Amino acid sequence: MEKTLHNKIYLSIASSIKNSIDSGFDLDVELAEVYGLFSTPPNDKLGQIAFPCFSFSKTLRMGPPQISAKIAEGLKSSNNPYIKKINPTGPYLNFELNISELGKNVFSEILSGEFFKKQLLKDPPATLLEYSQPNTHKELHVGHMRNLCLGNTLSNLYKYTGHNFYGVTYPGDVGTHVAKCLWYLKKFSPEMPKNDEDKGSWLGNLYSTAHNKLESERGTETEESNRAELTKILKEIESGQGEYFDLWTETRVWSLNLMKKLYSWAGVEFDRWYFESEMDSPSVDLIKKYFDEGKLTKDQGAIGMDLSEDKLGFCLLLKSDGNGLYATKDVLLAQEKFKEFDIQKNLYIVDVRQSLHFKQVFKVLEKVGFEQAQSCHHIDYEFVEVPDGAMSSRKGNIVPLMDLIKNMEDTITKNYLEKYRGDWSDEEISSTARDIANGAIKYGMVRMDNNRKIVFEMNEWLKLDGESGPYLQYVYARINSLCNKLEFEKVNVASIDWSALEKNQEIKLAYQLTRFNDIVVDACLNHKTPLLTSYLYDTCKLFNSFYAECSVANAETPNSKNARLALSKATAETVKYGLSLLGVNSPGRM
RNA sequence: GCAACCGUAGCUCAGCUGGAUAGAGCAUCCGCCUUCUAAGCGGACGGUCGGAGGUUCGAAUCCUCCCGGUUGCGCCA
Repeated sequence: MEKTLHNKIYLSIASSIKNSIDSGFDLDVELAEVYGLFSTPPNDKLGQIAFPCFSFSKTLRMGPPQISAKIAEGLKSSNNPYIKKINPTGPYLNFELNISELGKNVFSEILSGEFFKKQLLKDPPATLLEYSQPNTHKELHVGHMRNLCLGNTLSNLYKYTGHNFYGVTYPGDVGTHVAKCLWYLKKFSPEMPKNDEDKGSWLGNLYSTAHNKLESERGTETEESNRAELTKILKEIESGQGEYFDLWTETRVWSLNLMKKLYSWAGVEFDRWYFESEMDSPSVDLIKKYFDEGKLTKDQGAIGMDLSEDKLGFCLLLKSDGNGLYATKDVLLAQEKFKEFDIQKNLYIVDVRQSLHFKQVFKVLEKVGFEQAQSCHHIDYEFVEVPDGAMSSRKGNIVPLMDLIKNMEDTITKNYLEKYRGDWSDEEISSTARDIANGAIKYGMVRMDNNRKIVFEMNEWLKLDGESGPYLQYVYARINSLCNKLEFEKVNVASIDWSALEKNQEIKLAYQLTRFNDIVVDACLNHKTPLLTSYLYDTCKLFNSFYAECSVANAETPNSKNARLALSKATAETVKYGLSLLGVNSPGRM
């Protein structure tokens, strides 16, 4: 995927460097190559941008420090408006930026919003992302939240970077877990909650009870009849008639409503809901067809594909009883997606334990001749654990999603918002609590690298100081209040002399803001949300430092005051935009 | 047994497509609200980057081996 050269500062300085290289050396370099080399100096005394000269060393047969010095020499005549001072330091060329030019060209764009609408990629492929695959008739727990938050953020990143994008979900509404739940429901008729709203989580709880009940009866006389009953339930659901089918139809909706409630809380909307139940029998037919065509093999009564030459073992697709499996449905679903959507890329967010499964499915697709198999990719992530290991019904250590949300909102209200009671409306207090809880959870779920396991501890999550979503929201709220108080809307941005921004904190913050799009593109292309969260955190840290050191209201001159106010406003816009990519709102005050 | 991921400060993590003196948060300690929101700011303390080799002008980063942990590997999803 090719990036555009959207960063004005890099583009301008890269052009000057290229000119200097062209005239000073016998070397042919591409502008894009130069553009891509910029990095950051280790300390700000050297400047804001660094250009390393190592890569030219070999072909030029010259030491990097000599190259750096010579490029610097050639740059003197360039009169590049962005460059205030060039500091050749050993193998690096460091640049101090001219803040006036930054202000004129970049801050104005940030403040007008134009900055956030740039084309960042050349011809990005139309992409579909499947995420959030919870089971009906089971608990929604904090583990599902990680998938959802990751999926939501990546969705926003794909859209921001200009992809035609579709998000889909794939709930598991059939399978043994459903049968277990219905078995218990029918056999013991437990008391049902009165509100329809509560039935979803009640049902999930029931699954745990059912599961444990069945486990406890293993090895007893009833085991055989239980198994027969479960098989009967599954058959009825599949056949589309019978009392269990009716019960399934009724209860399934309770779970789906709970999911909808969660998605609404998260601000997530899907372009399509695929259900396992709709893939079930068609996928079996498809596999039978492949078998008839001689593409699959029969082994020990079961049908599948031998992938041992690809070191992927044997992919089982039809059990000896003729039923399909998880992989069976995925073989069909992948093709359905390409049929239904005009896409070039098909992505899945599923936890890392399914890595082999997806490798097998994609390989099977490839071998049956489905060419788009190479455009299917599994984005894996480590799952969420609790301190005593994986969450499981058996251990009874599942942390329900709604517990996290409720605890978070309550803690925030009690610790921070209660003091505004009376001053603010009750509605504002609760909506602010909701936004902040939302920010804390979403930020917490995507701030760590995908391949790092999260050990969930409620008390740790409820502490909201340091690097957290609310830290970022706080910066926005502060600036919002500042801009209201000092009437930012009356400032004529075009007339600001930005050179008034000369303190260290001001310059660092200003340069940081110009990097937003570079970070977002990298986060998207590499599926690395921590790049974005840590960028936003750094930005906010720089702002808080600036805020503590540089008074806006009492700036030395009216121009300096305006420049600082505009810098603050540009920070707020950047933070707000960044938070929105995480799916997080920025409350006006907190 | 085979495969994948993880091992960086007391704890939780950045940094990993090789590059300048390895960075944050939490915890601990010391400062800062009669001026823009203290959910904040400044400072101190804290590291043989799991171990050993190798490649390189240069390795936390790449390669090999070893140690420790997690996960997956045919009729669950």
